[in-house]
Amino acid sequence: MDVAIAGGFERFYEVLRRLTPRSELSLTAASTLRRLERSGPHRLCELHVPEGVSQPAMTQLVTRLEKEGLASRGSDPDDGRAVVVTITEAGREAVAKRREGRTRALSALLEQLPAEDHAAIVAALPALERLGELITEQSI
Amino acid sequence: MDVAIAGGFERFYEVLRRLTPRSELSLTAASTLRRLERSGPHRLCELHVPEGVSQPAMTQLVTRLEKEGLASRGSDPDDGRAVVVTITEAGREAVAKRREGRTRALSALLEQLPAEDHAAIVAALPALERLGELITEQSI
DNA sequence: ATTTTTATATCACTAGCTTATGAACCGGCG
DNA sequence: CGCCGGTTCATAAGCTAGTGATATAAAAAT
Repeated sequence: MDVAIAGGFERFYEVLRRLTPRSELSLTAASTLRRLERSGPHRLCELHVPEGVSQPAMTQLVTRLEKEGLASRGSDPDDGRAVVVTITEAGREAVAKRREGRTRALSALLEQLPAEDHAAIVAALPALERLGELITEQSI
Repeated sequence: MDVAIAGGFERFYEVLRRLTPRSELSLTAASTLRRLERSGPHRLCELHVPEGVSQPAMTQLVTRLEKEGLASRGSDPDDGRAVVVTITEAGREAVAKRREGRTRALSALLEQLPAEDHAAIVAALPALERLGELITEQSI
């Protein structure tokens, strides 16, 4: 049974990939910004593991985000080594804009879907959300 | 409403990204192999548009796949320009292996989910599948 | 006071994409 | 037939975002 789910998810993953505007933000950049938006400022070392990239990659990503004004580096008064990354207002806007683009594309598709399919997807959303929480906890 | 769906999908997309073993195959490579497995040999020009990459990128990808023995280049007897790409047995195995890895990871998560969530996801699968078909048609 | 560990940055390198361009092949038309 | 515009694929050069190895500096441990 789980094989069927995995297969379905696989197809679906491609759908989402296609649905995502190939805009400015890379996958990791977008994901990191969303994390910063969702759960506030983080130290660099708290970001690279859950985002699934190496520490140097996160350093570089933060540098890019900072250069583009989407995030800012701060320091922890209690730990001179730490770098605390915070999302900026422009960063929030970028996330919102990206979400809008995806929503628009998705809406156009959902319209063409039978009402019962639409309903089935809506019904599954909370479950998908909880699935998301599960995986987020475990990989931190 | 669609905003909620898009938001849920966004989270879900990250889940899938995390669930995918960062193994040998790139996203496009895996997606292309699956397409070749699903709907048989294709010309190069029939691949790069639906996969959302430039034609040179597809040429390079096919070269890599060929070098790794996962796909093979053939020619169309009726059109000397065309290159016909076919998945090899090794390619099918690579796809299967990747799917297994994802299934294992997903199963471990699904186990921890309440039964009704599990059921809701299963119930939404056909709808997700049709959504996938929709987008595949439209971007060809 | 050393030593070890932790947090971040830097370096050199690679994969996989892009645009621009080139080369081979097709179909049609004088 | 022979040329010509349009396809199809390949090549070249350059960019982005990743990697592992390693350096540096602060904190923690001995």
